[in-house]
Amino acid sequence: MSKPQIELTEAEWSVIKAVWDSEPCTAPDIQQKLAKKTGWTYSTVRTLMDRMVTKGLLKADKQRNPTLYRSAVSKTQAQKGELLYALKHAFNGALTPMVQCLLETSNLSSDELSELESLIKARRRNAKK
Amino acid sequence: MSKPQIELTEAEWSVIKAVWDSEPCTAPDIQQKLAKKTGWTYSTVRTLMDRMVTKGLLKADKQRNPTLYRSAVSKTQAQKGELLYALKHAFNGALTPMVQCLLETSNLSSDELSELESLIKARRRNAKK
DNA sequence: TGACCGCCTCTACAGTTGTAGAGAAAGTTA
DNA sequence: TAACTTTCTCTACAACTGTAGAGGCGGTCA
Repeated sequence: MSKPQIELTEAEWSVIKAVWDSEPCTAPDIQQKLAKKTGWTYSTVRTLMDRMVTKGLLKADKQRNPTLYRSAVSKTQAQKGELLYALKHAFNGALTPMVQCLLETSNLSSDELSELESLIKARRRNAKK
Repeated sequence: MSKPQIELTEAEWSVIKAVWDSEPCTAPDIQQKLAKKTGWTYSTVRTLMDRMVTKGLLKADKQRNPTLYRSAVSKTQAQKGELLYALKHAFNGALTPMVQCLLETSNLSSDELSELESLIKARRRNAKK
């Protein structure tokens, strides 16, 4: 059972990535980790995190002090959400054009192309079975 | 020279897709096309379109009445934008994991997998040259 | 026990997004 | 040209996002 549709804003992505990296964690932890990149104050981070709890993206244990946070959605779930969003809106759900665009957009080396080919092969094996 | 970073909201995607399908077009045109799906009134559509003009997503010729709209960004540009957004936020810019997730998320038939392989081959040829 | 520090809660506020009504203007038709 | 229809402009408003300050509470260290 996966959440119907996970969508994260830009700021939320920053936060949840930091959380995944070190859960369980506290708001001050995250604030510190992000300070360099974002310059956010404690208040900002805390507000974001609490809103994310409301949305079901994080869980908080307020019993303890410092409040302990952990993610409520897995990285994979969130990634899928983002991908499905793009797929649905930009490509009307058509996967092949999406991959095509991806290939054109990025400058993949020959090696990377080979890697993709292996992925496809692996996929085929899995599906067969 | 492409616009730095194109990002569209959900509503904007609906509008611009309709515009691409029938440019140049008028706001009433688009309203009608979207009515079924969205239930939006003329006002709503018009507001969206004018905001999109401000953002440089559409162009409007107000000389004429009905105002004529056309897209200011190509489908490809917009698709790239969406893809890059996902790539950057959800996958930290790493393409291979993104494709991997894509393969896992979607249920591709064997034929579709073959199609992807051809795409990669084609890509390799192009890159070589 | 007073001063300090870290963390908390609450409140705020501007900008963006989704959504639309009211009333004016322009074009059409009899 | 009066009446009607279509389109336009302006204004509004609630929800969500990004961002943060002010001031309170609970330990700790002298």
